[in-house]
Amino acid sequence: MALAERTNNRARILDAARRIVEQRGTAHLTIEAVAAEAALSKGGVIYHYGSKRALLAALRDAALEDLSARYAEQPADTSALAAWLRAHRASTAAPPALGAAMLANAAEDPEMLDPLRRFVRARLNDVVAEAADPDLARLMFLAVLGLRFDEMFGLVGFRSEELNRLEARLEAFAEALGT
Amino acid sequence: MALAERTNNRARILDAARRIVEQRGTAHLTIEAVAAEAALSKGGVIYHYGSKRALLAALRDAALEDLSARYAEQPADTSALAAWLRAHRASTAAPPALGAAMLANAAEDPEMLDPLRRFVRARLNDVVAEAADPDLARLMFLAVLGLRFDEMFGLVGFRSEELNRLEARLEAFAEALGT
DNA sequence: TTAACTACACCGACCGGTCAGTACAGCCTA
DNA sequence: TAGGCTGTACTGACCGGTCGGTGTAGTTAA
Repeated sequence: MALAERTNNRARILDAARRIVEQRGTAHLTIEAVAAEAALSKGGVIYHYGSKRALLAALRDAALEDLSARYAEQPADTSALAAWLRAHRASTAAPPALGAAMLANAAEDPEMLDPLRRFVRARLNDVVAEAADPDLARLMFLAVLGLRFDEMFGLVGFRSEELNRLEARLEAFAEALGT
Repeated sequence: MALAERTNNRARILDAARRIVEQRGTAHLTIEAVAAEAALSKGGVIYHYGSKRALLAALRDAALEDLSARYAEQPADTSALAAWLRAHRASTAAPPALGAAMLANAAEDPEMLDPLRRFVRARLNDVVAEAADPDLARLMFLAVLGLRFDEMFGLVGFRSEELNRLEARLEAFAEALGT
């Protein structure tokens, strides 16, 4: 194997782990399964990440960085609430199944969510800071969160037409909240 | 052991399982741990519930029935949105830690959530049906859901003062939505 | 006596992590 | 420039431990 390919194995492992979580669920995310999916051995996975917990943390960080990047790349005149909504819509590296898996894992290892907590709190601060009606802003922020969670666990399972309407409504609130 | 005590063992097992989930997390919810907590043997637990999956389902059903009862016991003139909000606030048999644990388990066994899905959809229908502005009603419904999820995973972690304000605001929306 | 219930030993599967060893590229030195 | 050395990137066998579930014998209340 050429050096370039070998050096990419760290990323390959992360991709493999993502694929397994999305397609088969958290319980199937074993080190051996990741190794098989990334076409190397169990030892190879451990060599790169040290432990399963560290692998999960890397998975989390990648998803969070993607979400963070989507948030940051919104035009400067976008309101924080609209950016928060659009970041969720645009983030592909943090798909619902992965989010659900991270949350599931966090039920047993709560501090795993600390980076997410920091991110969410920072975004809420952004939203509240620019709102004339802070509590209404909080409720809309929570509605976006609710939408995301609903998507993760398929509770209501809105049709895309309903979803579009709700998102448009949230955008309208985002515009009105500043004044 | 007297019959009365023995016959109650089914309920005792469920209580024990709840205690373990709330205090130690899902990963510690093993059949042996439940047996120890309920002061009987592993065989006894299996005798009563047949499998761990069935035990989890029973746990889910008890929590859902409690939530459903809280919803139903709201005064007849309560709006559906207010009832939805108050049911969550009042439900003690479905505490955040248990909810998080059920969700975590559902990441691996999605159909486990089917009864919850049915309940949530029915409640959303109630809320939408009596609203003059259905999409706003949906957003508020989602905000309540977001609040609940936030509580489960401790993301924002609102202070009780903030929480009270947000809930009061939701109640106000509930009253206004009908007209 | 029978049916409900319980205790306990045990099985098989699985899983995270360890570890000795392999392959190979690049570097230094005599 | 050949030979030795080192660091990186693995491999795969293995271990310790856990857990769900089974089989069975015993106990007790009705």
